[in-house]
Amino acid sequence: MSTQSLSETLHQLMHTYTSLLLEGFQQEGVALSVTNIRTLKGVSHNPNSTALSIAKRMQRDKAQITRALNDLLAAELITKTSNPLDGRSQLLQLTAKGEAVMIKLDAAEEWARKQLTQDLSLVELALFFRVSRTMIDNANDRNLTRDAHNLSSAK
Amino acid sequence: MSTQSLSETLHQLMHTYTSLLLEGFQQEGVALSVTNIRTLKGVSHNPNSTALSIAKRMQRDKAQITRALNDLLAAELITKTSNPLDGRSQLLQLTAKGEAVMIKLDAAEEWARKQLTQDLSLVELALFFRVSRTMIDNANDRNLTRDAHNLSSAK
DNA sequence: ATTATATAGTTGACACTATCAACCTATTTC
DNA sequence: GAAATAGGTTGATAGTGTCAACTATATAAT
Repeated sequence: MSTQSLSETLHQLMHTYTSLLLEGFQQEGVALSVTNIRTLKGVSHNPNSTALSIAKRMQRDKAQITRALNDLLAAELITKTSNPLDGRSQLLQLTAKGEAVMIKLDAAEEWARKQLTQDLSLVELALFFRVSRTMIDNANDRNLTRDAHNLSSAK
Repeated sequence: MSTQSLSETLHQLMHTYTSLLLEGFQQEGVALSVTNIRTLKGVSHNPNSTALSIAKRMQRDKAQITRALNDLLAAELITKTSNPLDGRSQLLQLTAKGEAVMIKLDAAEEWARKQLTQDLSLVELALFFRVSRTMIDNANDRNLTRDAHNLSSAK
């Protein structure tokens, strides 16, 4: 239980957090999977979002987004309206029901956050976020430069 | 891309790290899933480990452990020998092949870690680990007290 | 000793997550 | 207008996580 690798730490943290999050959703009476919820949040936070814009922003597979959007559509949490600027894509928007669910989601996430961070200072938390973002950005930059290299060498 | 919730941060960090880890495994020529590798590490790090001891230590479902162990057994990375102290359980040990794979795994993890943490100081990293562990422990303590409560109220 | 209960492990079933390739259609580009 | 590209959908498949039922041993109670 004492010294552990980055790998184990991250896995455990994720496992722990996901459980808490699901527990929070249940408390709020929201019956959606974590990915569907992430997708809903994506729609909510971005005006004029399309399937692809969400996929890119969240760095997720567009196939996954399509399926999540279908679920959200079936649950009447979002609407698709044809994009006047591009006949291939549809603009996504929350319904009133979707907005209502978002409020519950925020509450659930906030609750989960509190459970985890209760005895941490703001400074510690801020640093945690900063380090996390740095790691994510490190990996992303790596991909960017690698892609650029592949592109140029594929010419 | 700027301000993000704990949820998004953790999801992205995990996604990023898992990709890196898999890339590292590929580089080392190890063709195992992440869970199987975690399980292998569990066997490696604990002398006289059994399926259940691993499940408990890693807080994972014992069904999942059983299946992972079967894969590791099929790949000849571990052996099961009947436990002289308990006829229901078997003691797990790495084979020579398993030991060899562990070395590659360590290299892959170390490589992935470097990719992520290249420009972070030791102090930052240490704090990141400490905060992570605190969060995990917070959630675990919560479960403990809740279980205790359920037990007593179920009397 | 016999029965009851708990434990170690296995199996089946299922939901969720992620990735890839193929495909269709609309838009650009030339 | 043909070719290439981009938005989106679908199918297939691998991996992950959880629960319940089941077996066989082991321990406890009587």
